[in-house]
Amino acid sequence: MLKKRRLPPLNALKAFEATARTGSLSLAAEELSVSASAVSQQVRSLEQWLGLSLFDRGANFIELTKTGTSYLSGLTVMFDQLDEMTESLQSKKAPRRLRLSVLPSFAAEWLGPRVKKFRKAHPSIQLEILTSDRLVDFSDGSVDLAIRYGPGNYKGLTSELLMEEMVGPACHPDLLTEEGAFSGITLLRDAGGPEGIRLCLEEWLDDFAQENSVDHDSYSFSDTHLLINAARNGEGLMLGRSVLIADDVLSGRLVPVLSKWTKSPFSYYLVSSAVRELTPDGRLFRKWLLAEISEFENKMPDRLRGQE
Amino acid sequence: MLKKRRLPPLNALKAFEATARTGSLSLAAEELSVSASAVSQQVRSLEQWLGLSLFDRGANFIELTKTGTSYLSGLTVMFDQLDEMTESLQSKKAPRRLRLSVLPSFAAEWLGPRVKKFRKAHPSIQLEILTSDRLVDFSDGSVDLAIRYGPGNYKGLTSELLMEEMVGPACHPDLLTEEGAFSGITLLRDAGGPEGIRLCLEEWLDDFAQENSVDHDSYSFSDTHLLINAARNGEGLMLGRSVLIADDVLSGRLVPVLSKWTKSPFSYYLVSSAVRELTPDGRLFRKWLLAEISEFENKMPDRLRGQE
DNA sequence: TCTTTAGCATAAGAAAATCTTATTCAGCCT
DNA sequence: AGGCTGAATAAGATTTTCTTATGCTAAAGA
Repeated sequence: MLKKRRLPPLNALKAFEATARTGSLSLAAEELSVSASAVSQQVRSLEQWLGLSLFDRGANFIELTKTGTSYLSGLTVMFDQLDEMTESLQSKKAPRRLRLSVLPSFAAEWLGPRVKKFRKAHPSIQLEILTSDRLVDFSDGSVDLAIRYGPGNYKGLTSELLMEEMVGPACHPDLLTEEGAFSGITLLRDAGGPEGIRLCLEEWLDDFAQENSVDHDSYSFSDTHLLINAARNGEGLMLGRSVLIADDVLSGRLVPVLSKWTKSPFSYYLVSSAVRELTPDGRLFRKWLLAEISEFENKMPDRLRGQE
Repeated sequence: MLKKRRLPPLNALKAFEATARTGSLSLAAEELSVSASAVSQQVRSLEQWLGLSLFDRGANFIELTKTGTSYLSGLTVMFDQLDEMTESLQSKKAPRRLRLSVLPSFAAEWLGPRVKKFRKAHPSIQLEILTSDRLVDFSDGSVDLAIRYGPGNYKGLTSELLMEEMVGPACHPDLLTEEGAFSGITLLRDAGGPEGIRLCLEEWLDDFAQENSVDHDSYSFSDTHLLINAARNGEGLMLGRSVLIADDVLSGRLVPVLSKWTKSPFSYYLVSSAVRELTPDGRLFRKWLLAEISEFENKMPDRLRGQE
């Protein structure tokens, strides 16, 4: 071998190029979607590695030095080339599409807020989330994976338990001021979702109302998302489902009423076709999902936890 | 703005390029001086990001796919360009040289094993370590920094306390089998180092020998490194200095004899010229050194610690 | 002039990416 | 067979990178 290359830290280069091109740390930070501080540190580390000043610094602004300017011109070309190369590589291959079928409530309350991390980690996968109340047909291959809430007996399909769930009464903290006094409260009912599940769950709410002599003044919502929103706004007592409201409980927007939380007869399952094997991207998503769930369960509020 | 670039993970690219060029993970690993496993993971992550196979994998070897080959050719050119660009930037500037003057014992026992980390982090700094028993002259600018062991009164120089030190008897664990029985043991004496310091430290050893009626059979070593080596080999009882033997104590090669460890009247100082300001690289080294020392003191064995 | 705002630097701690170690496996060679 | 080599993978440690919080200065606006 002739001469070993000694390359500067590549991520610092990226930060420098963006900064130099835009002329400001904050713009570069936006472009790279990180904090300005991160960019500043990267640029500094590059200067330190090189032992050269790439920028002249004012209190309030930065300006390329001569050295910096000459470096920039080369780098911009280089990164453009790389982008082009990579893109042409990508364009030759079939686009990666991954279709998920998910219940609307789960999509809105749990998956939605988390899935952007997956998108960011795998930007070239075109992820489509289809919401539906009923289990879709896997036979035509229009869906790769589904997440379902139910008893788990899916015939002719591969299913894998994702999470169990606790259910029980929950409401806005303001409604809890007088301990145990639910006399004037409104019951928020879920009129949506699959029939069997809905009836079973609402039973709990009736039982609870009866045992605590709660007024039977009640609202019904056709959509679980609307129901949860109403509860968030303090409009009444809902049947909380631990998976859907955990984030609200953590941030204090909702409080689980202590008594009567029990394990739901239903759980979340990851479902896929038993005949067609999962695509590589499908496996990727599954892996990500399991990791995400494990993290979620770790920071789940204790009161919403099954007593393990 | 027209179109945002979407660049693959750059470090993964580096790993891929090296692997593809050398044709093997292990060679690439060597070139990049990381483990083969690390390279393997990086390459995989790139393939995953792209959604393409870059290599065909056998049990025992890997081989570029067509796609991989075409990517490689572009990347190699790119990295070569970058190397060239960077080098031409560097070549225009004065070479960075940093000269340290250090005591031979400290250089061998403490600084030597650690300084490679600094070299790796700042490969473009040409670090020269000069060992000498006496404090060098800073006036001619031939040395940027010195590390000294002494009472700290350096006239006309900037000095900064680095570490204090404990001294006391130490020896190989095998010599300690019979508790407190040092009757037949040999004293290992340090005949090297600056006069004043040596005499003062050896006093401790004499006191210890007297109080424990140790035989006065003794060896003298002209070099502290030889002395410590002799102690490591179980040839006798030495006057241990916490900074120099901490690593040996941690790994069990040497054991501090419990009694009589006291704070040395001497400490380690970082010394530099009072008139000439430190170069940027000098400051860099100082910062690294302080961090390294702080880490060192944290994992220092308790028995060698000053009772703080 | 005094206040407010925008942009950057820096420290400290949190989070994430990366690396190492240990283990397994498959082919190849003896 | 048994030993070797190169690679994949899991788990955990380490290092890098990022965020948040804070301080500072210059310029803009009242």
